[in-house]
Amino acid sequence: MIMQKRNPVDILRENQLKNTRQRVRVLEEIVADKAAISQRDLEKKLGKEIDRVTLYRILNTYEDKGILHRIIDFNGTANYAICSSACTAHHHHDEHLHFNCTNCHKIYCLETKVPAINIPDGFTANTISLIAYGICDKCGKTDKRN
Amino acid sequence: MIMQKRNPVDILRENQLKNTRQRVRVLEEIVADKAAISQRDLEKKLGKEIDRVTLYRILNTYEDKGILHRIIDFNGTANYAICSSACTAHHHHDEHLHFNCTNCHKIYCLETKVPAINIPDGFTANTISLIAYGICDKCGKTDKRN
DNA sequence: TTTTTAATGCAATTTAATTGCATATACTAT
DNA sequence: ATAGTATATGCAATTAAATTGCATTAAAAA
Repeated sequence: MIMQKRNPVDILRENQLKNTRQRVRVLEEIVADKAAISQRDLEKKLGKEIDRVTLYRILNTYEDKGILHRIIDFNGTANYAICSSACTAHHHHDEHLHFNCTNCHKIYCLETKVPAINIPDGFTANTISLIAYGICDKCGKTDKRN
Repeated sequence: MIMQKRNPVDILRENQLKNTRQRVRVLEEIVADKAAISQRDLEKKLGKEIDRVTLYRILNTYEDKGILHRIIDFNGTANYAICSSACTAHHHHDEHLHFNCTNCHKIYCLETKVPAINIPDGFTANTISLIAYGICDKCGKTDKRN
């Protein structure tokens, strides 16, 4: 299993993707943010530097390659976070708890593992998604800004 | 706590909603289907009888009133299922396992309860969503139709 | 019935996502 | 280095989804 470095350029090379300014910027933003981020928010940050369509395509490519994983939030919006080094293109080992703050809308990847779930006979589960909705530590600190 | 009957007309009356042909039809469809159903699929079924916009509004109303609960599937699409009788407008007691079949795309409400989850200090969880993705019992029976 | 209140359907608008294609850029081999 | 090849990007146009305003219609209350 290939270990992915946290360095954007290395990540791109390991995945046979061309090292472009736009791709590096996207990875930088996502790594910088400790939470998962949506296409929309990325566009707000990078819209001056990267075309809207290119951003869509970069995110899709990263997801296909297993570089990012996608978390769907409360509203059905896709949010992207960097995968752990154990992720591959074909199976994401990202089965940890996600926390979606209903105040600031950030999604956090938390350490808590998804517990074993009892699946009824006849059903075969491949992936389990566990998301908690509520107020994050930042927003909980009395003041409601952000 | 008000017990909701499974009868569409009763449900509407209990929620101070006018008894219209369109609202009854939507409830009928959702009760008939044992799985959760998306706006899109409802539109396919009811598009001849109910205007697209009306359908949006009915679903929103039902969700606000706690008559339906919304489950977001793998693709970020909202799916609607009838709430258990314990649901109220302000808190949905729908914290059971959902199963999203990646073959037929149906979402099933399963009996399995969401287990207790350890939430880190500073975070306050109000709702927990637990969704398993995989192959449902119907699709698992060798033939891949549906 | 009549009156009041609310829901519906249609048209128009706004917003989001996708596609095709010419141009520009990164990597490979010379 | 440079030229050639493969691919990514940006723009324009299109397609699709969701929302809003408003006139009409229908349901419930008086």
